[in-house]
Amino acid sequence: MCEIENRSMKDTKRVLKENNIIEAAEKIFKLVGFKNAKMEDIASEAGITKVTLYSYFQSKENLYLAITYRALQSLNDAYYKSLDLNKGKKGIDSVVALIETFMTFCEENFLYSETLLDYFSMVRSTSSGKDKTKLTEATKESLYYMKLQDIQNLPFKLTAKEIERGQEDGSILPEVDPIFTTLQGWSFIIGYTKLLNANGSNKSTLFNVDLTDLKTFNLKLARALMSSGSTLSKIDAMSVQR
Amino acid sequence: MCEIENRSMKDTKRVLKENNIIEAAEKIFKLVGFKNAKMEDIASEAGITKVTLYSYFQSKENLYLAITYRALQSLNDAYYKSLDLNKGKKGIDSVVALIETFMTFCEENFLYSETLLDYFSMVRSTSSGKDKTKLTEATKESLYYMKLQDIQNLPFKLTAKEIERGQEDGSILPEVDPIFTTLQGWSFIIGYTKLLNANGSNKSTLFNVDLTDLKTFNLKLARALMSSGSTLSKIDAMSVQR
Amino acid sequence: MCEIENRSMKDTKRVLKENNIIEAAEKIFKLVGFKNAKMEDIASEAGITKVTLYSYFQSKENLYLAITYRALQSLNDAYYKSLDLNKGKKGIDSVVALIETFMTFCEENFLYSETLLDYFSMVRSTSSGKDKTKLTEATKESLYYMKLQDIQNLPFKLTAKEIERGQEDGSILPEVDPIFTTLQGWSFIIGYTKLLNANGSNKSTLFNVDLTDLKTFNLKLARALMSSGSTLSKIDAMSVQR
Amino acid sequence: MCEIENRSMKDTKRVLKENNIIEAAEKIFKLVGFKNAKMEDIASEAGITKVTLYSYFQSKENLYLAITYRALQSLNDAYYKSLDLNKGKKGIDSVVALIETFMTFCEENFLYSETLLDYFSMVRSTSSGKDKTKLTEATKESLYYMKLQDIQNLPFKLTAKEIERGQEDGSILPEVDPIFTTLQGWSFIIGYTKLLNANGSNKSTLFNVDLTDLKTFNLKLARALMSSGSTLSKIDAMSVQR
DNA sequence: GATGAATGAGATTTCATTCAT
DNA sequence: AATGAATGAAATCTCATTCAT
Repeated sequence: MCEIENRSMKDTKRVLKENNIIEAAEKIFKLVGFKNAKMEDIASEAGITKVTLYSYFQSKENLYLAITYRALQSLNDAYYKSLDLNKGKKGIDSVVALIETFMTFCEENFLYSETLLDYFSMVRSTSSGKDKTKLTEATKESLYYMKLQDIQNLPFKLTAKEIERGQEDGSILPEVDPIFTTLQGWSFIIGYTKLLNANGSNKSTLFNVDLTDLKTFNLKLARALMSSGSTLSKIDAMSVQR
Repeated sequence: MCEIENRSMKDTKRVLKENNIIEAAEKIFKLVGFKNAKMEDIASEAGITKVTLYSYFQSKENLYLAITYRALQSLNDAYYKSLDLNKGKKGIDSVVALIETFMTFCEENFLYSETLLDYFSMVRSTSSGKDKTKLTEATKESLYYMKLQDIQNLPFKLTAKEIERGQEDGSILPEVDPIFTTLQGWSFIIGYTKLLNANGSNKSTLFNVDLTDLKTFNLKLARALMSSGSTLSKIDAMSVQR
Repeated sequence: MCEIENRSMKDTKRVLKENNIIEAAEKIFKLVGFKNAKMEDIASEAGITKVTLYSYFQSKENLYLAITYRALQSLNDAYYKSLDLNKGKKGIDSVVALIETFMTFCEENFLYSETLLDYFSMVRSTSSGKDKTKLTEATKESLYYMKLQDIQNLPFKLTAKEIERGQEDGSILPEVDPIFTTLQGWSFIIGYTKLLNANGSNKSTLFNVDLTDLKTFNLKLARALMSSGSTLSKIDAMSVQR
Repeated sequence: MCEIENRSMKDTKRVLKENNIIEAAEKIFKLVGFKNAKMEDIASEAGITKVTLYSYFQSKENLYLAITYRALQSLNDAYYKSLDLNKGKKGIDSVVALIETFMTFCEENFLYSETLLDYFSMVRSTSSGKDKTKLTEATKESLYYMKLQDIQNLPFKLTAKEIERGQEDGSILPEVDPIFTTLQGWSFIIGYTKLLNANGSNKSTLFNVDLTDLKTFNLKLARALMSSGSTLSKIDAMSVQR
């Protein structure tokens, strides 16, 4: 009993410390970018030594993966919160809320959004046969990489499920393909985010266009594409249906 | 005269060699990614030594910029070709063709698409005050960086102009904002491309969804959003108009 | 009383554990050498943790000194046993027996012989002014270092005394200088031992020479050099006499 | 032709630089000992960077081996010089001179003598089947280790040959076994050297014994053991003959 | 006193980049 | 402009030793 308590206490401690380190790393990465960040600086920001840092994260890349995992977890949390907030509403509202959640998430967490995009660019090398070189063995064996693989499809699945709920409650057209539409939603999100990031981190206008408008537009578009009340749905029925 | 000929011959030679190097670099970058690529390997792939490589490109980043420049040039060429092909058609057709051109370009040139996205992510650091560390002075002063700045908005401008032509010939709604819509088009393109890249480099389906469908859908959507025949345009008029 | 018993019980326990550790250390040192031996491995060989190991021996060097002390004690024991065995015989016989004892000791205990040689190399740094760096203050203050200093000259003294006994009983030439001759004897022993060690640990021949012959030869030579019956003693009298 | 010259010039340069580094290392090792010597310090003593240092010597141990090789070369040089000096004299004189040469060499080069002794202690692990652990694979594959193996027996062989010459010119007893006697000579040398080193590096007396006397004595003894004029030779003939 | 985690010091490696010839 | 060697900065690793509990 005492044993178990002890163990869990230690685990908790380790997790706390890990979080502490990750936060320090996030701070530094945000400040100077991944490449310019020195492990030494991250360590001292976390109030530990380089060696201790290495005992928690086997490499700089690994630390980055840990942040990526956090980003994905954080996104998932936001998704669950959004789902909870909209469980009383129609499916369509919840789905649009999910998309907005993701967009807002990316707006508010530049590092996290970069991180996730990098991650999804990275896995591509793994799923395909070639390009083994882009992903080190070390990376593939890293705990966080495995953890990421376990949850990487979660937001995707949640969205697809919510689309199905919308179809059940009649707020989303039955001919809409949940998976296809989820992907399309992601494509909107990524496009918006990249545009946002391609812009300055603190600027909200690009070529005098207020990017908030772009967001609003995308959300409306998404709603229109799924919503049974929309006339667009009929027009584009053949693509959406598949 | 002899002087001049001599000079121009030397220039030609230099350009040839530069191209040779860039091709070698592209090969290596495609194979192992930017970070894992070693200058040594690029040099030996190009059949020269590291120092010679450096005499052509002052840094690894610079070399990457050179490729980026090539990518942008290549994209621009494709844009001009598309414009030429569609100069007899309505504006809306030409605009959709431009979007398709970009998408196809990204499909066919993974490295180039990454390169362009990176570039646009990079400039953001420059335009914003902070993050001086992410872009070196040296880079900012590099020839390719300046060249890029000169043409970076070209595809953007060409699209906006073509939208205007569409408005003149009546194929595109007058209330559509050319710049906003161009951005929105880019957002579609980027979203599609990233989804493509987040997938395996040689797989064309993600979660059993044929990504070509996504492309088709996006193109139709774009057309619908601008086209005067579409009812969607009315529904979403307020966002599109600005 | 209970206090005292308790204390002595604890002391006994401590001594037992210390021995246990030393044995583990000897095993590891024999296996991989001092430099490659890791405190971790020694600890786990002894069935304890590193920190416990450190509570017994303040440093790796200290542990080595403890082994050295054991080696010297062991050698001294062998000397006493030899003396006892030869107390009925002539001095010369006893002296030669002592030399043989040392040689056999080195043959049978490679680690101990290295240890003793290292120790005598080490003290030199202390006695001489420079090279403070080679011996830490901590080492110099260590218990085993002090213990070693107390007995380091014992085998030397015993030999010298036995030479004197030999001179008294007429078996050793009076003109022989006990101290000089003892040193000379050590030099024979060391030379023989190093030759032995420079060879493979389990090979007994070097360049087809049976090293046992070398031992026998050295012992005969030693006897001849001291023995009054030898004519050599006259020949080399001037050196031996001093 | 120019090629060849060029190559040899570069080789020469490299050798010069290597020597420069070795000298720096010797200086540092002499000053603070092997363990306390920092690669950084050695590099800066040699006027180069750590990385350059590593490009010459793959590890600290390797550098030590290089010094060892130098020591052995240096000893060999001294042997050849001694042989040359004594080529007009009798074999016995030359052999005794060789022994004296070695002793003097050790007296004058503490680091070198330690180095050689360490080396001969080290090889023992290699020649014997067990104890593979004491010698890293890296060490065994090192150039200097191989070079050392090529010349390690040279002084030994030269001595044995000179003993044979002595037997031919009648100055050394025919019943003396050259190899056995050479080994015996080495044992004298090592014993003397260790005694010297076990003493302070700058002290010449141990227990009030002038170590020079020990040297003189050993040399006389060696001469007596081989010389046909000596009566000892008869006495101990059986051992010497084998 | 025992345990697991942390520290400090230095060895070693990896590369982009630069120098000398 | 080409070559081989060198530099500098940081990543990574190894271990003896120490701390906190």
